[in-house]
Amino acid sequence: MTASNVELATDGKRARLKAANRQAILDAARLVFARLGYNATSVRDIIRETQLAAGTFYNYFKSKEEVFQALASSSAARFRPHLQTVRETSNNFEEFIRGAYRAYFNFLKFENSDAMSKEGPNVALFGVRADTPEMQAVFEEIRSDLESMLGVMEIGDVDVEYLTAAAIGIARDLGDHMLQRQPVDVEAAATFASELLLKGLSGVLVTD
Amino acid sequence: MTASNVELATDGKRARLKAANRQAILDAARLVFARLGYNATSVRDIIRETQLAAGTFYNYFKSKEEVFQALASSSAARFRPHLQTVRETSNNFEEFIRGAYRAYFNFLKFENSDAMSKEGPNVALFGVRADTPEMQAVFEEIRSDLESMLGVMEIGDVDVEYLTAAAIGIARDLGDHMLQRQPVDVEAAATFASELLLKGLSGVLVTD
DNA sequence: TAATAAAGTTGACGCTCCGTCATTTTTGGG
DNA sequence: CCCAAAAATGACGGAGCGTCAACTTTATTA
Repeated sequence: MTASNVELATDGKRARLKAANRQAILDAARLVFARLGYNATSVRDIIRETQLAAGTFYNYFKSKEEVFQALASSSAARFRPHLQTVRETSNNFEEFIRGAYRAYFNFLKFENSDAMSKEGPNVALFGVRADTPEMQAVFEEIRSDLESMLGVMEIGDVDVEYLTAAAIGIARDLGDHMLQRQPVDVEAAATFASELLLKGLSGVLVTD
Repeated sequence: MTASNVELATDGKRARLKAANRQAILDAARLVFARLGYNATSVRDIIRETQLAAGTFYNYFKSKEEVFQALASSSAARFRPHLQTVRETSNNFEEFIRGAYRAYFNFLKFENSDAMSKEGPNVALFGVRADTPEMQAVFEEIRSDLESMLGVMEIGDVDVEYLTAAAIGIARDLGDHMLQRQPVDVEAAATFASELLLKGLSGVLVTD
């Protein structure tokens, strides 16, 4: 009770089952969202896909909205390491942009080839308007990246928030169209987006 | 039949009432969507805001989804004339781009200052992912514009679909951020987007 | 180990919303 | 004025909602 409490409840059967149930709900939700689309899906549809009772759902999530946000957050969380790698291996602004777009489009292709394909546009990162905190964090992260990288270059002033918004807007819509082509050509999309943004940047620089 | 119709009856009481009811439902929907957000809104919430009975709703729309699409389509339909004007008064690609962005951001500002302000991002044209036919038509219209304008210039080859997607992506996300600033500066946003796209275009041109 | 506390699961309950449909009301032509 | 077509109405069965008291499983204590 005193010293040995260091262990806490790291792994009792309790915690393990809890994690398993939560994951079961998330998996079921992912499946059903893909099958029926977000709007047509009910909480009952989700739990019916598991072995759990209706009431149990609410021990884990407040609503289907919250499950969706959890899925979206998890998607964002999976993407962040990729972005981190790009950040670390980039020596200048151009490399960062190219790497980031390639990473995102790759991520998109991978995430959307899983088990699902309905629901139209990508369910991944930016596809469905989901403004979860995790997503805003990604926005801020990219904004910060652009800011520091542009600062180092000492070229001129830019409205970094607008630049970030534009960069993400391009990624979103270009991503949708990339996924609708056969075959999905990540490199082509990444190149297009990168060239557009890099050249375009010179247009939005405010030279003192 | 012909002569005695001197009354204010331009069109039969029947048709007039039908149009009025339809409009009442649309107005109520707009109001309630703004108040509660699309997902939280029920069909009952909408008709409760009118003088009509529950069943009457279904004489006009199949679901709240359909009302929303009608609103979105109407929004797109209202925007198209603006785009048309820009098209007619533009003498070159650059003027068209600048005019189109200015028109869109203006439209956005106007539509979002009406009676509502909740629901976060713009409910107007591209704000909520709504892929109604009317919206796809706008996409195609812009794509066609870009294609013909670029063709005339005979500069080089471009992936016009991707270019359109990028242009719209910029408009969407930049529009969201523009609306969140005080005061809303349409000119600044339009200039930013235009410069970015115009300069960026030189990056995505494929010179033979 | 047995007794007890804590945590978690369960499904039924009251409620609201859904979309339909038989009935009633309104409209327009003969 | 009457009748048929058009449209509005609200009640109905069905389904999903979120809650909760009862129950089952896991952890703690002695």
